[in-house]
Amino acid sequence: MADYTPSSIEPRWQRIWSERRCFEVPDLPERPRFYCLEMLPYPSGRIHMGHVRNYAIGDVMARFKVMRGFDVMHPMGWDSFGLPAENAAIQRGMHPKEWTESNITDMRGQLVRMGFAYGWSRELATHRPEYYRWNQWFFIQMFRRGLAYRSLRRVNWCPECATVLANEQVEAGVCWRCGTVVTQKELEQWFLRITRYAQELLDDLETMTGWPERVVTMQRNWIGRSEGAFVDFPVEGGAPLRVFTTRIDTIFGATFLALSPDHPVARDVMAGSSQATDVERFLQEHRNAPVGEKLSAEREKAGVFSGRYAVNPFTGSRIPIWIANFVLMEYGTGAIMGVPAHDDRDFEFATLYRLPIARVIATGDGTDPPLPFTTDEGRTIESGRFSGLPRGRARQAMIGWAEAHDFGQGSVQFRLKDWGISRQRYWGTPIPMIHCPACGVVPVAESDLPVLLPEDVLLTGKGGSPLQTSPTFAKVSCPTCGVAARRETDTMDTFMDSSWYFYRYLDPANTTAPYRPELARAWFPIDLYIGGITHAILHLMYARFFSMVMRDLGLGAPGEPVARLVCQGMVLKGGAAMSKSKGNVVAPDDMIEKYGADVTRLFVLFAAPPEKDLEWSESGIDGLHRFARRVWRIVDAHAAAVAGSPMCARPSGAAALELRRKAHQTLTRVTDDIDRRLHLNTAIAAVMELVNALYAFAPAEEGAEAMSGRPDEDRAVLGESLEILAVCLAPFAPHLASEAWELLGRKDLLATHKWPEADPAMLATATVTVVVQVNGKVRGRVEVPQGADEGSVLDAVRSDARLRGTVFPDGGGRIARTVYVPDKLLNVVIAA
RNA sequence: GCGAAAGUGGCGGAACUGGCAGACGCGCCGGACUUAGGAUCCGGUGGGGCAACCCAUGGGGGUUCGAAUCCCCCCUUUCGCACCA
Repeated sequence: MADYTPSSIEPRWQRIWSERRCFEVPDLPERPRFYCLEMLPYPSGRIHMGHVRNYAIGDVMARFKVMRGFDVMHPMGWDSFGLPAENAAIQRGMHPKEWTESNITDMRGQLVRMGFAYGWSRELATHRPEYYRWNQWFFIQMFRRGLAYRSLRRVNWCPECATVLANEQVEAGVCWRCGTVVTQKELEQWFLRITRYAQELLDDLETMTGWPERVVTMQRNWIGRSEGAFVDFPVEGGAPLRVFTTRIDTIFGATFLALSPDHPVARDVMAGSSQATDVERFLQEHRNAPVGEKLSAEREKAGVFSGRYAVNPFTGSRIPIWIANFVLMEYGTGAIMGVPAHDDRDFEFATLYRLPIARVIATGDGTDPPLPFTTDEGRTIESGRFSGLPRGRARQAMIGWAEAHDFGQGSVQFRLKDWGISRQRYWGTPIPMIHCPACGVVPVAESDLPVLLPEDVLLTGKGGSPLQTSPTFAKVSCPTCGVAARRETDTMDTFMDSSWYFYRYLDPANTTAPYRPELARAWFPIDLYIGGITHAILHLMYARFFSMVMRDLGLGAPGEPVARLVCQGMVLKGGAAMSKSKGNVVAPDDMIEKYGADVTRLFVLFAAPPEKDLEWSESGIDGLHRFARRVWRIVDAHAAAVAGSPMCARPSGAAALELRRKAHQTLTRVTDDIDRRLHLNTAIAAVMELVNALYAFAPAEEGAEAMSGRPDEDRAVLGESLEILAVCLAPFAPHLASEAWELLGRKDLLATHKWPEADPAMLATATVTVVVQVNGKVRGRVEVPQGADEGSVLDAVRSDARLRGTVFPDGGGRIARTVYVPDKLLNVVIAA
C-alpha cells in the first residue's frame, strides 16, 4: 500500500491541467457562462493565508461550475502599482518595476502550487503600459464629458520631507518617516465627478439582493443622502450667507449662525470688527491643529464671535455670526444655522458660550421633553404663520415660502464627495494631461497614448512629484497649438487600476480598445465576486461608478458589474489578524511543504464558513490531514478490486443499499451546499460522512482480498461510491481527487468530467422516522412507511408498548388535538 | 453617539422554510493491533440523576401545539461610520 504523498501527486496534476488548458475559456462563451472573480492581489512578495482562503473559496466555485458544464471565466492578475514598490525602491535601491515583476513571478508560482484553476492566458498586471494606457484613455473620456476636473484640495503635508503624505502615512498626526507634525496644504488636484452618479449608486442598492446586507448598508451610509434646503441669511454690511439645513422647520429657533473656520469668508466676515484679533488667533490655532484631531467627534467644541450679525429671514431678528470648529467645510455650504433647542451640537455650543435657546417644537400634550429635543415628533410652536404644523408639513411650507421669496430652495445633499485621484507619487499611471500656457489644460492626443512612466527619475521620498525629477518627461509641446508646454507630473490613485480590471480580463491583448463591448455583454455581470470586507466601500463604490461611466460610453457594461458578492472573513491567529509586526504569520508555502496544497485548502474551507473569521489552528489542520490520508487509503485499498465492476442500481444487500444511498445523498448535499448555499464547510463535512460510511462498509485494512470474497454488487456499489467520493472532493482537494479518479481506472480528466446527477431513487427511503411529541416534548420515535398518514402513525404509537402509556395516559380520552407534519413529527397535545 | 452583524458543548462549528439541539472535525476517555505509538482502526463524549426522567442555544419576557430560529427589553463582542447640520 503506497503512502499519501502530496509532494509527488500535486505538481503532476498541476502540470496536466496547464498542458491541457483545462481552465482556459474562449473569448465568447459557447456554453452557459459563469464569471467567477476574486479580488486581485497586490504583489507584495508572498501570498498569505488571507489570499489562500479568498482564492480557495473562488476555486471551489470555479471548478464546480466547470464540472457542471459552464464556460467559466476565472482569471487572475496583479494590482501592481502602489506605494510599497516605491518604498522598496527607496530602501533597497531597486527599481519598482524590477521589484514588482520579481514578486509577481514568485507569487504566481505560489498560486500554481495551491492548485488554483485560473485561466492564466488572461493574466494582467496593472503596472504594464498595455494596461495603464486604458486608465489614461478612460481619464480622457471622462475629461471630455466633464467627469474629470481640477480643483484645490487640502492634502497632508510633511514640512520636513517637503512631500505629500497619503492618509496611511500619517500616524497619530506625525509623518511616518521623520516624525514631524503633519500640516495641511492646498494643491490643485484632479477629481472624478462620482457625485454625478450619487443618486443612481444609491438607488441601485435597493435591487442588489446578491450583496451582503452590511455592505449595502455601509455604501448607503457612505453616499449619505439627505433632503433639506439652502437658506440665505442677509448679513449686516456684507454679502448674504448661505446655510444648508435638513431641519428648516426649526428655523424660528435659530439663535446664531456658525461658519467653518475653513469657510472662504470666515476672515472677511470679521474684517474691521472689534473681534478681528480674536478671530485671527482662532483661525491660526485651527490651522495648526494636527490633522487627526481635527475630524474627531470627541474634540471639544470651540468657537469665536465674529463681531458681525445676520438676519433670520423668517423672523427678521438679528443673530450673531460665530466661527465654530465643529462646522465642516466639506459638507453642505460650510455654514449652519444654530438651533440649540433642537440639535445636540448646537445645544452644547450655545451652553458653552451662553447663547440664547428658543424652543420651537412641542409635543402639544403639556409634557414637553427637556431640551435639546431632537427627535422627529411634535409640531411647530412660536413659528409665526407656520405654527402648529407637524414637522413634515412645516418643512414643505417653509421651503415653499423661502423659494417664493427668493432666499432659499429645497435641496438634496450627499455625503459622498468627488474622488480625488491625483497622487504625487512615482509608481502609478501618469495622468495624460498637458498644461499649455496658451490653451490651458489639454489632454494628450489619444494616438500618443500611453504616456509612459519615465525611467530616469530620482526616488528619495522627499520633495514633490517624482516625475518632476525626470529631465525629459515634463517637457512637451502643446498638442493643440504646438508651443512649449508642461506635462502633468502627478499619477493616478491606484484605485483607478482596480476599478475596471475585470473587464480587461475579457480581452487582455486588445491594443485598439480596452476590450470589445460584445464580450462585456456576453460575460457580465460577474456571477460571483469574492474578496475582503475591507473593500466594502471604496473599491466596490469606484468599481460601480466606473461601470456606469463605461455603460454611458457605449462599452457594453451593465450599470452594476457584480451580481453576487461574498466577503470572506479574516484569517486570525491568537485572535489577531496575521501580520509581520505581530509575528503570527503562517506561510502558505510552509503548509504546502508540510501537508500539501489539498490539505491546506481543505482546512481553510472546513474550519469556518466563508463569511466568518477563521482562527488558525495547528491541530485543526492535522484533522484534515488525517481525512486526506483516509481518503487515500480507502481508494488505494479497493481500487484494484472494484475496477471494471458494472453499475448496480438496486443492490439486494442491505449494507450495499445503505452505502449507495449515502453516496447519492452526499452528492446531493455537496451539490446544494456549493451551488445554492455556498456553505463549503458543511459540504466537506458531508464528504467526511461518506468516507466514514465507506470504512464501515469496506475497511481499508482488509484490502482487496476481503472484497474479492464479497458479492459482485458489493464491489459495484463500492466502486460507484468511491467515484462519487472523488467527484465530491474534486472542487476542494483537486489533486487528491484526480489521483483517486485515475486509480479507479478512469481515463478522462476529473477536472473537466461532468458532475453527475444523483439517482432520485436513492434519495427517498422506504420508511421514515417520525418524532412523537407530547405537548411539544420528545417522547419517542416510530418507523412508518414514507408518506404515511396521521392515522397510521397513531396506530404505530399504540402498538409501541413504551409510547402507548406516555401518549395515551387514559386510553386517549384527554387528547385535545394533534399536530402532524408528514414524515417528520407528530405532536399530541393533552389537556391539563 | 449612530448603524450593522454575531452570541450554541472544553474548542471550531452544524441545525436550509418555526418541527429530533450539538452533524462534521479538534480535544479528551476507553478498547483493539502492537516491542512501542505522537501511526491506524473501533467505541464513548452537553450537564444532572446514572433508571423512567429532568435541565440546557448570553439574560429576562412574549407569540406558538412546538422557538437556537419570530417579536420586545437588557447584556456582551466584533466591524463600519464618526460633529454630515
